[in-house]
Amino acid sequence: MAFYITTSISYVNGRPHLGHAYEAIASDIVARHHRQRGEDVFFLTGTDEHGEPVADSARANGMEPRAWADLNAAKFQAMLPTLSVEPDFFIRTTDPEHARRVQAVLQTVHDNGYVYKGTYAGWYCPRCADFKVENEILEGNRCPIHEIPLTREHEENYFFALSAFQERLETFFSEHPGFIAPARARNEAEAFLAGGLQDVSLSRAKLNWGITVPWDPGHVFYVWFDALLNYYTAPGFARPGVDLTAALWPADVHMIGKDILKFHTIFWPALLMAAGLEPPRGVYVHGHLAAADGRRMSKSFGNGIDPAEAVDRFGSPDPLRFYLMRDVRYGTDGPVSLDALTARYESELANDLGNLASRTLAMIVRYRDGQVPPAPLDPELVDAFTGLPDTVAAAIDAIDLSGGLEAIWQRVRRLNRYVEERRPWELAREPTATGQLDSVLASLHEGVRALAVLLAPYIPTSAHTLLNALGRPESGYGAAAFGAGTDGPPVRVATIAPLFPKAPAA
RNA sequence: GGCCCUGUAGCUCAGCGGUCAGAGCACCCGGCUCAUAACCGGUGAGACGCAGGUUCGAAUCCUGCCAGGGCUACCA
Repeated sequence: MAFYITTSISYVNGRPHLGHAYEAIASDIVARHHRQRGEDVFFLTGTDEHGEPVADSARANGMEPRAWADLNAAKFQAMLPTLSVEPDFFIRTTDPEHARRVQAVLQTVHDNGYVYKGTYAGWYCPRCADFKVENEILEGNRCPIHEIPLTREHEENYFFALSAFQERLETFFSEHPGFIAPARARNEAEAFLAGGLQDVSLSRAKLNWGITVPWDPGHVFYVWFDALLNYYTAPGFARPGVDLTAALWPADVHMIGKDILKFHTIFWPALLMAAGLEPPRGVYVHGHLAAADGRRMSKSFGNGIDPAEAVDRFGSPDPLRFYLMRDVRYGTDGPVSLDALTARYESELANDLGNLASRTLAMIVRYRDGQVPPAPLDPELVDAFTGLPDTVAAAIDAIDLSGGLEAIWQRVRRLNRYVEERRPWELAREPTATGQLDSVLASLHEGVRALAVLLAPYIPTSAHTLLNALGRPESGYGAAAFGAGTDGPPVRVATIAPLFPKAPAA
């Protein structure tokens, strides 16, 4: 069974910031979870490289657009492994294969009668050589950058007949209530749709940094159409000599930020319909991370926290991955800071989970010489863990990544409480309690192991270290069941350095 | 201008018509010693933004106001 998930592609107009990392991490977690379930996962990310802002910033940096795009795309691509984000393909919209396929799809849209030539009228700044959007214009129709008067200019343009899809989109929305999540985002899209659709400009004539319109080479496609189509073009050329399109389309999940909701929930399905293609199955909208100063993080504010700093501080991306999914409820906005990350790290990763692992391994070594006793599992823990893998899977299916983590953490706490309740150190002193101690240690080992399997998508490096130390490295979803680890030959554990050491190097 | 979201313990948030309003963190007290001075238990703590209204009953619905944030088709 195929599972195709995408991030939005990053605009190479600047450097990567935590917002990009956030979406990449969330998508990676979902992808890893589905791989655990044995699905044939294809996880796509990449960069969006055409359009005026890129051409402008290239010029400002004294570079050609392509060289500038190469430079920045490399930064985005280089960030992924530092976050343990492992996509199956990294698409660049400057890939020739992408351009070819964009032309083919849009030619079909054209041939199907959804493209017409019209006139785009807007306020134009001769100094910027650029049209300005209505809401960025200063009082008196002046340029927001140069503060000089704008002129009303007209440009011959191709238009996409978006308005022709009003009813089809309404029908699609009502027949696919799960298409947009969470509900808040769906409401917004529906409200927008209800407001009535207008046709949108499909091409630009004044710009050449883009994909050439095949039926009129004097134009390039407007960058958003080029960009959206990445989701569809990538499966066609991600594997040389193999076309995965039939196997992967329609995509299961597009992970996006709320800022680009309309492009993905209105433009995108309409465009696909116009080309005779199926719309994606789901668009999942996450919130924006706010900086510690309360403002939102954004390229244009330049106040983004460098993800590399957060990774370096702890020597692994796991704490950052955990923190982002744990501290901000997925799907809502929330503030993030290095201080809050540190607090979560110490109280939950070090004190709760890391210490639970340490004490479990230490007791097995100390009381049973490292051998996990083949004893019956404690019914109380069996009970506490019943249904947990299903609960976590349901949460992740609903892209409630925080909810999945919360369900797991309730059991982390349960296990720490279990240690106190059973007091293994007392059982160890009583010669008659050998069987009880065996059962407690085996149950603890099994509980920690099951949790490590469930945590693997969130904190892959730490989870695998832990599973290895426990002597049961299997990480498929079947191994997530409490009791699944008691099959097979006796197991020996290894002691390890603290998983999440306190006082990390600053 | 229009539309939308948020405002609940010191902090971050859950609850969204009906047991004394909840969790985590922080604080304080107690317990324990297997463990990364970690863990476990407990106490305290809140006019649920303000003012009206609906209801047998509202943090939960309605109206207005205040404060913060967002969207309004081409910036993530």
